[in-house]
Amino acid sequence: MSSTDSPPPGPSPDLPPDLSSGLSSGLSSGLSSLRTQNAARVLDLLRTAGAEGISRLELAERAGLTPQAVSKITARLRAEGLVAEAGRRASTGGKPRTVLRLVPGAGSAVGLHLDRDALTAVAVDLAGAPLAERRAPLAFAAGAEAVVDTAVREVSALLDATGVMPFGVGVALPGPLDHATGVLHRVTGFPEWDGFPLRDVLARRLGLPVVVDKDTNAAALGLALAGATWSFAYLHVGTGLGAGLVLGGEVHRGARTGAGEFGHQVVQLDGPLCGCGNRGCVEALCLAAVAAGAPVEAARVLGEGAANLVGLLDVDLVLVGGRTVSADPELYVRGVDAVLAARARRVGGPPVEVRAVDGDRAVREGAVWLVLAPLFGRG
Amino acid sequence: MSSTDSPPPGPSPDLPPDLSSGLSSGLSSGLSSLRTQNAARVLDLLRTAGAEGISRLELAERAGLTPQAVSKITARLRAEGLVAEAGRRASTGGKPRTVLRLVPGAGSAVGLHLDRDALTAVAVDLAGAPLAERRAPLAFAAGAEAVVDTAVREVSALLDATGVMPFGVGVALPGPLDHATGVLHRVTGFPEWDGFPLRDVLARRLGLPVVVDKDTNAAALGLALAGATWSFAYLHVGTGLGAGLVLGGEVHRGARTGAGEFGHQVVQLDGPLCGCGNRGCVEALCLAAVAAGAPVEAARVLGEGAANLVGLLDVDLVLVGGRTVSADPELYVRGVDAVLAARARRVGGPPVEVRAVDGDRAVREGAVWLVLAPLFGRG
DNA sequence: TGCACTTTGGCAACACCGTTGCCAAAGTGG
DNA sequence: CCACTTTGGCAACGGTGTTGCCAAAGTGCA
Repeated sequence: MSSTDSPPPGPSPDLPPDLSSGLSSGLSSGLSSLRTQNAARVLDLLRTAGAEGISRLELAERAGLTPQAVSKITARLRAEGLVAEAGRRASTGGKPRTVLRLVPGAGSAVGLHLDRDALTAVAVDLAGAPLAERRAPLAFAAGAEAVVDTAVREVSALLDATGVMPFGVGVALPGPLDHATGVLHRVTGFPEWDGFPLRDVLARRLGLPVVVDKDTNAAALGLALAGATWSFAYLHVGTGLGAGLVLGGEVHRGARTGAGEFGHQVVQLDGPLCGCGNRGCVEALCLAAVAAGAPVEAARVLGEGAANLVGLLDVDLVLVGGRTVSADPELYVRGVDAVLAARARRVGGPPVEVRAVDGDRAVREGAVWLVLAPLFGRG
Repeated sequence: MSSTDSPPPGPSPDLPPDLSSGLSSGLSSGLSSLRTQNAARVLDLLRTAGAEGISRLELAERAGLTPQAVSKITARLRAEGLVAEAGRRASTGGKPRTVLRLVPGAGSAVGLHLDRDALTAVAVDLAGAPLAERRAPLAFAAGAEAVVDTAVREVSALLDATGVMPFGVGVALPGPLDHATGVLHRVTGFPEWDGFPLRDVLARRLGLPVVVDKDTNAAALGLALAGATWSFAYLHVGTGLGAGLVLGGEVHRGARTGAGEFGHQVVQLDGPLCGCGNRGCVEALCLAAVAAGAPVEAARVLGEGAANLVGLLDVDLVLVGGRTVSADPELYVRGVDAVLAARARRVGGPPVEVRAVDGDRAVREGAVWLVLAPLFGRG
């Protein structure tokens, strides 16, 4: 199933996966070896193996294919230059296994994190390893054109510096937007952004395919591909409070790609007014506690919201991050964990793991996977 | 993606879909024509078309296949007896289209709804149309063996009456359970059920494949296959309050198949104590309002919970049902809709549709799809 | 009535992918 | 040095969807 819940899956599932599902056209040319899902799966296993590499037989076992199929697939991938042989394992009484490795230099992508006050652009290779990075101040309030100008300038400078021709640019930014069309919605406090077709404008200005998504989704995607787990939620506590959901290994964006509105979950009926117009939102209560210097209470409120989410979706793992969490990660992990553990004891069943992550880094590095993930069948 | 979030998808996605994913083995024999996903998709389109039937060219268009592929697939399905020709369309200037139709009598399944005080067993044909039905009183408190005895007796009587040999038995029942293993968890108030391997016990006693699931999931599955939408939530308000989630066309059961715990979502921090040990659960507040004769307040609380869910998951549609809702469906639809509409106005974007459904009927008829859905690639 | 035209759908050949059978290559150990 | 193990490529095969071609079955105008 595609990551966005598109109504009728037009082409049959076993037709060649179309790379244009999330990107503009013009990318699939020259990468014909990714035609089948199995090739993408093998490539993903090679990515996961990293610099250590992985043998054909291990690939076969993990992909559920015969060794001969893997030989054929990897032969095509080697012909494309995406994969290379890299030494041998020690023998176990017979011919030693040849180790295969993803060729990181075979491709690259750019990740762009647009935050309210700063821009970060990073160029990475096919394995996601950073090649170069640039930061610049940004003013959302200055309007769309100014932000686009800055973004184009920084990305161009980055590409000039690295000399690579990336597959595309993944853009992560806060606030509601339509992932499928790349159009922004009402960003709270910045009404002039409503309806701005960021994806198409950037794509035209840069001459590259562009994918935009919420920062929380980008972070969740990156964490999923870094191997977090099959099913988890990433809670981002920054200037706002949002969630990125990974369900069944894929980012869940919902019918209108608006999923993840965790912060405006009501946990206090008729509670204090929130900026969104609701009363008793998790975000209002949590951030008010932070502002009042009561982080323990903030963590408890966050935990109650997380417990609601865990009960509803039954995820394996809850990750917390963002500027607020970074101030005292242990405190938030303990606070959320306490609420989840208490509920798990009552409901029965194993407790859900809670961990803190560097939120800004997750967003920054996650943005590039908006472009690269489809190559590995994780689009 | 499979409906349960199983960690690493062992076999490759384009291997023949294994019917045993949800059922015991022994079912796939004799149905070799369902090997590929495309055949299952074509069969599902034929099912959706119902008695009116559908032409090969329409199938090709909707399945994203060439007409010739559909000809081959339907030829195999006709050879298996699952599909038959059924008349012709009016000509549009050439050879008239031959209409194909699912043969309902080509198979059957049994749905079993175990409620706290009553049992309903229904036998249906391949299209889901009821063939026969039986009801019997039931006492969960009498223990597992007595309930199993009753279930076996009723299902046997049903099969004797209809004379069919069903593919299997789908069992829907309240309370937490493990869908993957078919083992019950702590049913609130009935501790002796904890750990009871209902699926395997029933399968052995009946000599048939058995699938068990929560009543809310069964209802959601049935509603999804009846064409509700691609992404919706079914909220069941009965003796408890639970949800069945359909995300991207598939029932979301979560990592440990425990998803859908909607009722014990906290919406009133430090609120009144709930039977689960939490404070301020939607279920406690909602049902207390019902008991106090304040259904408007109950609907508002339900709506707040639904709004939290919609924000988090971005579903298209919210369906409400169950005994409490049946008492005054319009009131609950209006109440939930009011809360969702208010939030949609603030957030922007189109409002979410709210509808009432006959909950008991949805569960009863949904149970059979636990068995039949895999045949149509919707497992 | 007859013939040109349109539309449907089957047959045959083909391309693609993964599988099975077989065997060469490259090690270890007695 | 030889038997044995393990890896992995080559060739043939089976299954599936596609393309090219053509027969079947209608409509509509002369």
